[in-house]
Amino acid sequence: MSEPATTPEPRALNFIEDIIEADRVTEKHQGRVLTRFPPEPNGYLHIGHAKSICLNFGLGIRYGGATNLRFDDTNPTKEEQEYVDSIKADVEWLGFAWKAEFYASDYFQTLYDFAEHLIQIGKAYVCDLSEEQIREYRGNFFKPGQDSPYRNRDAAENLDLFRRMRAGEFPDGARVLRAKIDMQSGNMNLRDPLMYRIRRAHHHRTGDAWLIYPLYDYAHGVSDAIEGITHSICTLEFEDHRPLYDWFLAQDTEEKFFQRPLPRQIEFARLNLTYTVMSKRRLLLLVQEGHVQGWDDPRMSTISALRRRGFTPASLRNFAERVGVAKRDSLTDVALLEHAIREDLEKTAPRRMAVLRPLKVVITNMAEGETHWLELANHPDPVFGTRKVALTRELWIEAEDFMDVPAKKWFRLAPGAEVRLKGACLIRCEDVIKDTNGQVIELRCAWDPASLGGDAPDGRKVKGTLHWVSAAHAVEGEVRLYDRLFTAEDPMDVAEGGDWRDTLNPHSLDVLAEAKLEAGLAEAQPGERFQFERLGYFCTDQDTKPGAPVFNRTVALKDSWARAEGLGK
RNA sequence: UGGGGAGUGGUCUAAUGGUAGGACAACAGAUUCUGAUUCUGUCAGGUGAGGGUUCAAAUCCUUCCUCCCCAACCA
Repeated sequence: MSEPATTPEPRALNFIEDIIEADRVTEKHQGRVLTRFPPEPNGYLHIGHAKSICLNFGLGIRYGGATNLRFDDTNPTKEEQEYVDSIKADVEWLGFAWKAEFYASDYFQTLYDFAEHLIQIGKAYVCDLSEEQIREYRGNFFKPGQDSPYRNRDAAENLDLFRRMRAGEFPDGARVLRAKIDMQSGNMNLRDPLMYRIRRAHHHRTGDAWLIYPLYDYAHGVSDAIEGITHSICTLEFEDHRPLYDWFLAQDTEEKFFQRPLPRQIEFARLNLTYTVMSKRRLLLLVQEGHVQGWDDPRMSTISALRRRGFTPASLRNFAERVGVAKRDSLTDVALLEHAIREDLEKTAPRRMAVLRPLKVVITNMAEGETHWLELANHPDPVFGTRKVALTRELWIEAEDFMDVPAKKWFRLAPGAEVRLKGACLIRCEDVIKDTNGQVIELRCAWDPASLGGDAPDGRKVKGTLHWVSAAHAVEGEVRLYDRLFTAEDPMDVAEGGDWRDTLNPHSLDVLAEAKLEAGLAEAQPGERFQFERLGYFCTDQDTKPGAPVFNRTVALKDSWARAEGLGK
């Protein structure tokens, strides 16, 4: 686990905390708070899950309680151990420790026993209708359902049939177990919902022990109740499942199956972020259709992608804290996420110099072979120490730091202009070398030796400071710049006949294969984070090889010059 | 023609009958060997609309409008 999450800063309580505090006043749970994070292991977690993780574990921490990690593995055809492993890694990386690791499949026997109990008290029955017939009998929003012809089988027959379902006497799909509630209900979830289906599938944990598997609505609440969860937090779309959640638990008429008080389901609005999509299904399509290179492609909104991109657990936790928790649908500006990571990395990332698009500078009044070793600060905060960087006659600077015909208020390099090389000296541009196409290929500059390591003795000031790398010492590396994956704020909000993939940003990845990096960066380890001076925050990618470093840009620095320029000011 | 939710500056979120506050974004200035950071200031909502109750309404009542979710043997 990375840095563990701690009790958050004081702030106004959200509505879930209000509920918990009210429960504490009435001593409903004797002060106990136990939440759970219940992922289905059928895909990778994304930043929306991160919000839910921070919420659930955060409540446990805040109220001196705990949180269980429970895999909702009731559908063996979709679930895999690979996902279990990645989910655990993600939760740990975010800085949270679960009290216990459970699986819905741990409760298959109890779930089965409770189902028999429901049959015995006349609240569940085996239905022989086909899948299609069940749908027809269910009606729709405007048409009430009609009772299944099998609805009034007696308990003994139901029990016999259910046991034979379990024993494998019927083919897949032949029969289901249904709760007997109300086929007329306006809430479709209450029209005799399915509890069990027959499915001969290999389960990632129970193997071939079971031929029948419970469905979510039945398994989830029961699992919560078995564990003694106090507050069961989920997203808004489960709001009209709540009556069903409560109904199942209320069937423990003799209070033999669950401890009291029963858990309470509370729903909050899921996270949406501008310029991205947030569903496992669409994320999977992005991977399958090759729009990105994998689940952890740094452009993705998965936790593994954000990690690879260079986000820190603390920044994600702070982000989750700031977006808040409420019940209204919202679309959070990705700028808030970017703020959270800049805020963290500004304080923690060592500074380095890297030139992404190199332009050669020759210091004409410096001898060949002349080398000045400079002591550069690793960070504005002196506790980060210093490092040695070489200054020589031939340098690389950022191509965009030179303008042949300078714009208004331009205070970087231009013909005749003087600028500071960060941590080194002042140089003045004396000559501009161009190729036959008129492209600037080299700058001839003169340095002021008296300014070495500081200011010019005559006190003259320069406005511009550039980052630079000694050509003789630079290592070459690959730098991957990422932009938003979609060009639309809400990719789902497409015009009639359009598709969310229409708004994919064709320029979301820009690979700079010949960046010039200061020598020390050759030893950067995967996962190490830096600020490249004046450019942004970067994280060493796992593709890094000895002598061939690869960096991902986590986020650019704020750039008021680029902004002003873009606005034509 | 059903059921369940939600509407507060551009975005997210607070206020629990008593001055509509915070964060992000934006804008301006100061500082700065990162056009970063930091600091200061500004901007901007009368709370979806109408009606009502009240000394007082985002909060209570009422009518209406808009948006989201639900008709998988998915979760």
